[in-house]
Amino acid sequence: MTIMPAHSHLEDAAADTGAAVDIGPLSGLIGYALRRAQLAVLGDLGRCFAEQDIRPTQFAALVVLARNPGLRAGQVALALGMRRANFVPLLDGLEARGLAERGRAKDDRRASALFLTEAGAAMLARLEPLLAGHEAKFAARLGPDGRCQLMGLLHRIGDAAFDPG
Amino acid sequence: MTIMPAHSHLEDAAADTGAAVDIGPLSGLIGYALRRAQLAVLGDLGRCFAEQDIRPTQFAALVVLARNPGLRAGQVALALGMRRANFVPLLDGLEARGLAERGRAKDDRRASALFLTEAGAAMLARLEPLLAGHEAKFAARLGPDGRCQLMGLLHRIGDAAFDPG
DNA sequence: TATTGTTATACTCTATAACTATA
DNA sequence: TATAGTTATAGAGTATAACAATA
Repeated sequence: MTIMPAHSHLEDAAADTGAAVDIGPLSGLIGYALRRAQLAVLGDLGRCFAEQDIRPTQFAALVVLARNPGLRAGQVALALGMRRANFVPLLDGLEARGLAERGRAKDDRRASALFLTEAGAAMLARLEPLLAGHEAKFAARLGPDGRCQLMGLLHRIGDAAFDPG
Repeated sequence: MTIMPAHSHLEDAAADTGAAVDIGPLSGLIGYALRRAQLAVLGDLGRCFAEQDIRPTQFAALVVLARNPGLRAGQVALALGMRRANFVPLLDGLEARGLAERGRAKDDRRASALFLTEAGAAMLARLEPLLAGHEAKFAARLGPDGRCQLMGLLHRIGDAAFDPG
């Protein structure tokens, strides 16, 4: 893979006005392709959830709370791949809208015990068809086999532990 | 795909202290897998380029300038998928370090003509082996066939046009 | 009037350090 | 002393609006 242009002489440079831009080796990089794909998918999910005023990360937090009632805030943050400090305003927003609530753990009075409210569960129920539509959109582009292959390949990449502290 | 937990009764909630967190349907979502993979790859590229104090986006700009000498700023920004306004500080940083330079187009005195300096070309030459090492790391996890499959699948997702304006 | 580069600004996401109250 | 949640803050990334020079 060569990065430098075929003609390195700046004197014969053309403004390339109107012509397509040559991105060179970028198009062959895994990270570049990942970035483009992730922008497309995350942007679409954001638009699908916009009618409920829910961001993808908020949705992920609601799902984790639904599946793990009473979980500590730090555990949720870890599961979402974010710092404990950055989870605070996210949870503040969910609690202010009555979608989640903060309790206190019985055995450890420092720790919190987070729960989804009924409104939060209802929100998840409204998000479910929106999520299904979003997912189906991209599954259709990939085909059943393609989607399965992609998930396996992405897991091989992403399963390299990343510890946000 | 069901989002709600099997047991919705908050009364029998367990703190799950120590146990693995159940992320439910998130693990099956294309967007979630993409996010994890992209964090792993982009983070690794950032660490590989850290010794040269170059960020992935700066690298991409250098590559585009190398392959398209004399290109306008707005064209570079478009190729990088960012707004013209946000490209200004990025280019400022490259110019301040002597890696790129701003010229003026001959035919249109509003437009700029951007060039890589010799120092910029030397920087790209130093980055090339770092990039190769990074790319090989993930290619090894995927295998030749896996890497080829992944690139094709990611292009099928990311080729949905996104216009940053 | 429209466009190029630019400035200013704001909002999100992310990262670090330090505080509090518990343990 | 160590930990959980929190606060404050700073840095990137990204968004819009508007301005001066030029077309």
